[in-house]
Order: sequence, then structure tokens, then C-alpha cells
Amino acid sequence: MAATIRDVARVAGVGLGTVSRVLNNSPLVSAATRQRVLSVIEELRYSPSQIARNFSLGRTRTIAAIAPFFTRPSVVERLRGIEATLASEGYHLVVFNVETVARRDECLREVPRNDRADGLLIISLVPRPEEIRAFSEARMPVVLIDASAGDLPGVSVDDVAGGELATTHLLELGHRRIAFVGDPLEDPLTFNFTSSYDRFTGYQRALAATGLPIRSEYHRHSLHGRYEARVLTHELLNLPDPPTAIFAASDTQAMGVLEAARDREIPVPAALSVIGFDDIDIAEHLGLTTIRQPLFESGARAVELLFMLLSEGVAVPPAERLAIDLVIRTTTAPPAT
Amino acid sequence: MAATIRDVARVAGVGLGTVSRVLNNSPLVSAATRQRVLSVIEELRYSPSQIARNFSLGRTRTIAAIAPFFTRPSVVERLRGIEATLASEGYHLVVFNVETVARRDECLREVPRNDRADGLLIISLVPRPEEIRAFSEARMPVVLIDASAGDLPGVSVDDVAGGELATTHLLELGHRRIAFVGDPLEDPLTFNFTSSYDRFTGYQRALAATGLPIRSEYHRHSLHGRYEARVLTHELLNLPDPPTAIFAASDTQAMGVLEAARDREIPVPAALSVIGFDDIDIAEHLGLTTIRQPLFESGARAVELLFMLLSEGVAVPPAERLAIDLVIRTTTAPPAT
DNA sequence: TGCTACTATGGAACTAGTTCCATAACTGCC
DNA sequence: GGCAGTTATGGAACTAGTTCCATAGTAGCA
Repeated sequence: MAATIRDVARVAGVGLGTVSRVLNNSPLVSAATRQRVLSVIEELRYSPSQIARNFSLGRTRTIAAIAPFFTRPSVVERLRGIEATLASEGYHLVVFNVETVARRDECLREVPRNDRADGLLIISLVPRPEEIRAFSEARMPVVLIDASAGDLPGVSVDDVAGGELATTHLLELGHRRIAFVGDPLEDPLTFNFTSSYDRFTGYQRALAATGLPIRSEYHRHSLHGRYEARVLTHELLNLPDPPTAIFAASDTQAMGVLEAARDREIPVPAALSVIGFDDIDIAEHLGLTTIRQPLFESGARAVELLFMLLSEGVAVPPAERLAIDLVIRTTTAPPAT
Repeated sequence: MAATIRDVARVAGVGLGTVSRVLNNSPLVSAATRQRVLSVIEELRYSPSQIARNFSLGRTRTIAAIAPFFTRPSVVERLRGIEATLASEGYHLVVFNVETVARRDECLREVPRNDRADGLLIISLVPRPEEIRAFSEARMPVVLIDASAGDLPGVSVDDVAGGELATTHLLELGHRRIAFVGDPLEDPLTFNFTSSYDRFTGYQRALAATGLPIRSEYHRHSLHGRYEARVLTHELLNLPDPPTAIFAASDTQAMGVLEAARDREIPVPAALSVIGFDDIDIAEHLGLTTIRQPLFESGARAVELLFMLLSEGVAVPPAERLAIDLVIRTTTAPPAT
């Protein structure tokens, strides 16, 4: 059996408290005693039980993150920001991957009532009011990423403004037939994503501001994914009056749009402009024009906010907005004349 | 303060053990008592402390995974396989991201001696003999993924055979000037990766088997990354007798190769064939010919092996090899005549 | 009726740390 | 020398579960 703090105390001929003080670098130990205890620790190859420590302290130095589809490049990049910041403070990261509504509900219900994490990060999911109530009842500090709900602290970007920015870029290039490819509109009711919905809102606003009619045949929604976006794009390109530009709600979907154009040997951007959203790593490789949002930073900043919540007495920071940028590459150009 | 099992026992007028038995679905409780206890649990909104439970049981139902560069698409896909399999058994996943040698050493030293995880998965890193000894001293079950060391159980593919397979494909197309772009050769001594090294070995073997001379100017090594591979490729294309085909040790590096070709307006595959390794998600989008290895499955299978280690008495499974395939797409063709 | 066997239950002991109170030992100062 | 203040130390109590032993109750059976 592994040595315990009591074994160390007995062999070193000191009290329990003294060993604990040595382990915790308390100054209230004489140099001689500290040395003796340390050598016994060495001798017994003693290593403190973290699990007993967690139990005794009531803290785990662990943060849980709930992420939908954590293989999506944008989510991965946020997680990297989270992990990097947590690791720098010696915290551990427990990841929950959510790919179904049932698991979403399960995670949001079970994880906060587990006292196995000191705090919770929720990526791209909007908790329902009763779930938010459960968080505060369980006294589980929560920070949202890429979402906002109630007065929970969170880190996000202005997706509506992003949608406007993307659409305005296409408008300024001279496009008038601009289509939108995004996630299902009813998502907010099930999975509680909102990004695609908000970007769609921004798209509509930009069109309305220019006085262009809303053409619902240009609005296509399907499950998030390259393949689905490709199918939607073929539908758009089959229209009698097909669009000259497509705004995809994410870079992943923009890739599907590009694939459909390639299927039909439609040159991009000469005959079709494409703009995405996120600026994931490969967007650069693809030369994809997109709206950049700071993914790594969103994770890092969320952890900082969570740490503020964890240190009592620090004012609860309000939901924060990070900046977005238009990144012009080679998939957008003026429409063919 | 949150209710404890003792509060429940007191209010329900039963003993501690009875409440514990109800919680653990022991049959040794009468239906009437069980009902009373359950209603008190409801009434007090009691939720058992997982952390106390872990402490008492000495188990955490948590698995730690150490992954280098966990944003690399191949690593993410393995993690997804891990998470999916763990979640189906109610286990949690703690992720450690490693991006420096110092952190590699720290993680391999600290994580096993933490008793905060019941088992450890190590991705794409080769533990040193003294580290392996520490695992067994700490009684921490370990399964390797994409690596093998000592007699630790592991899941991997035959990278040497994969390198041969890729190179043979190029040879069979008629290429004779075939270059290799991969990670640094000295990696095994620092980070302890081996995949790129093994694939390089396979490449050399295939060339040797065909009786082709080894041309060291065709062998380029640099840090893993798109940009680095792009630079190396420009070096290759600057040679007086440039290669007609390039084998990249990973799809990410193959993307860098493609970028360099695009920089020079060299058509792929007409004037340059490119083959990668891994078959990550975007390889299909890019039309990249590559060697597919089962990434998701490697994670899933590793978890299964770990569970076998955790259930005492089950024979320790030996290191396993998963199958690889050549996936021919549109970046390889016979050389220009 | 009495014995056995089994079910149901209570609660002490245990897990391995931290915390805090009591106290011993020492120092400095009048 | 005596007193106050500080430093160092020991160890009981505490954290919230599980486990297991002792025992009460009850049914079955000769």
C-alpha cells in the first residue's frame, strides 16, 4: 500500500500537522524538522493523495468544459485556449463532448451537480432558464463561450454584426444576388446554438439596409457540415436565377460551398464569391475570405473570467464581446459583368 | 450547506448504511424503506458528493489522456474516439495538452502519480524506460496510442509499412525522383515521436527494394506544420533535378507541399504528385491521396484495452496493430513524360 | 416450540488529507 | 527572574462517502 501522511509522521517522529505543514510550505516549521520530514518522504517514496486532498479541501482544481462536436476546428481552438490557460494555473480540464440533444441535456444536468469540478465552461450552447437556476443552486460557477443567457458571464462575438460585415463586403463588391447557407433555424429550440441564427439575422439586416428584397429561396439551412452545405449549394445553383455570392455561416460550411462550385466547374471567385465565418486554421490554405473571430482567446478569456468567479469577492464580470475582423482572401471578387 | 448522507439518514429515521444501500441499488433494502429514503432525498434535494465517493472508493471513474498538440486534426479524431468510448461507460476524460518537451516530461511524471485518474492514455509519445517503471510503481494502468514502448499495451499502425505503401504507390505510377518531407529526425531523442521517422524508414525501404539510389538531397525534415513543409518543398523544387513526387509524413505537411506547388503554379498532379498520411477530415476536400489510418478507432480501442487492464484478472492484451489503406484521390498521377 | 437461515438494518471504522486549538519551548525585555 | 510574545509542534476533529460486523426480526420447517 502507498504511504500516507501518517506513515511519514510516524517514521519522522513528528506530528501529522507538521508533515502537512511541510507539504504546504508553511513557514511554521523549523529548518531541521522540515529537512527530516522531506528525507522521510523521499525514503518512503511518499506522494500525497490528490483525491484525499480534494476531499479535504472541497476543491478539485479541475474545470469541466461542455463542448458540442469538439472535433470542429473552431471548438478545438477554443479548447486549446482553455487548456493552455488552465494548465498555466495548475488546473485540470475535463472535457464533455456533446453530439446529441439527449447528451446535451444530460451534461448540463449532471456536470454542475457533480462536485468533481470547481467550475464549468459551456461552449456554443445556451442553457435554459431552469438549467441556469440549477447552476446557482449547486453553486457551480459557469462561464459561457460563444453564447449568452440570462446574466451568466460569457465571452462571445457579435454574430449579428459579423453577419452584417460579411454581407456588406459582398454588397460592396457589387453583388446583389447573395445567398445564405447555415444551420437549421429551429436549432435554438433544440440544441440551443445561436451563432448561425444570429449571423443570418445580420445577413438579412445588411440586405434590408441596402433596400434589397428578402428572397427566401436564397436562404438554405441544414445540419452543420461540409456535405450538407454542398447539397444546399447545389440547390442554390439550380435556381433559375442563381446567386452570385454565398455567405456560409461557418468556414466548414463554406468548404461545402466550394466543393459544390468545383463539382460544377464554376470558377471561384470569378463566377461565384464565397465568404465564411470563424477563420479556422485551414481557411488560409483554402484562400477563403471569412470573418475572423478570436477562438483561442475566447477560451483563454473565459478561463480568466471563471477564475474571477472562483476567487470570492471579485466583482462578477459581465458578458464580454471580442472583436471580429473581415479577412479578405481569394474567394470573393466583384460579380461577373 | 448541501445535505449529506447523514442528514438523509436522520430525517428518514434510518441508518447510514441503509441510505448508502439505497443509493447503490442494493437489494438488501425493503421496498417501504427504499421509498421513504428516496422521498427524503427528493425533499432535501440531496445529491451525493462524487468527490467523497471517489475518496472512499479509491477510484475516480476518470481517465487521463496526454496528447501532443491536441489541435492537430489527427489527434482530435483520436480524442473523439476516446471520449465517445469513455462516455458510454460513464467515465470522464481529463486532457493534458503537450506542446513543449518540458511539459511532456512534467505530464509523464506527474499525471501517473496523481491518483486523480484510474488510467492513462498516452498519444503519440514514447515513454522512456524510467517513466515506464514509474507507471508500474504507481500502479497506473497505461495504454499507448500511435506509439509503442517496452511491453506496454498499445494501439498503433505499422508506420514503416505505411511509408512503403505510399512510396510504392508513387513508384508504381512511374515516379523515380521521389522526395520525402517529414518531422525532424532527431525527434525520437527529444519529444519521442516516432511516426514520421518510421514512415521515412518505409520510404527508404521501398526505394531500396526498387534498386533506386538514396538521394539525401530529397530528404527534408522540419518541425511539423504546414508552413514548415511549404518552405521545405520550395527547397526541393529549387534543386537542379527536382522531384516529380513528394511523400509527406502527414496530411498537414502535404497541405504545405500543395501550397508550395501553388506558389509556383506547378500543376498537381500533372507536374507534381503529392501523397500524405492520416486521411484527416479535410483530405477528402482537398482531393489528397493519402494513407488512411483509423484514428477514431485507435482511441476507442485504446479505451477498451484500458478497461481490460482495469478489470483485474483479464489478461493483459499485447500491443495491437490497426489496418492502413491507400486512398487514391487526385493529387497523384504518372509523371509527365 | 424451538432451531436454523435469511433478510433488513444500524452504525463504527475506514479512506487520507487539512485545520485549528492547546501547549511546549524559546526569546527578549524590564 | 518573571512575564509576555512568538515560534514550533502534536493531534483531535472534520470532510462524506463505503464497508462490514453485529444484531434484530421473521419465515420455514421438523
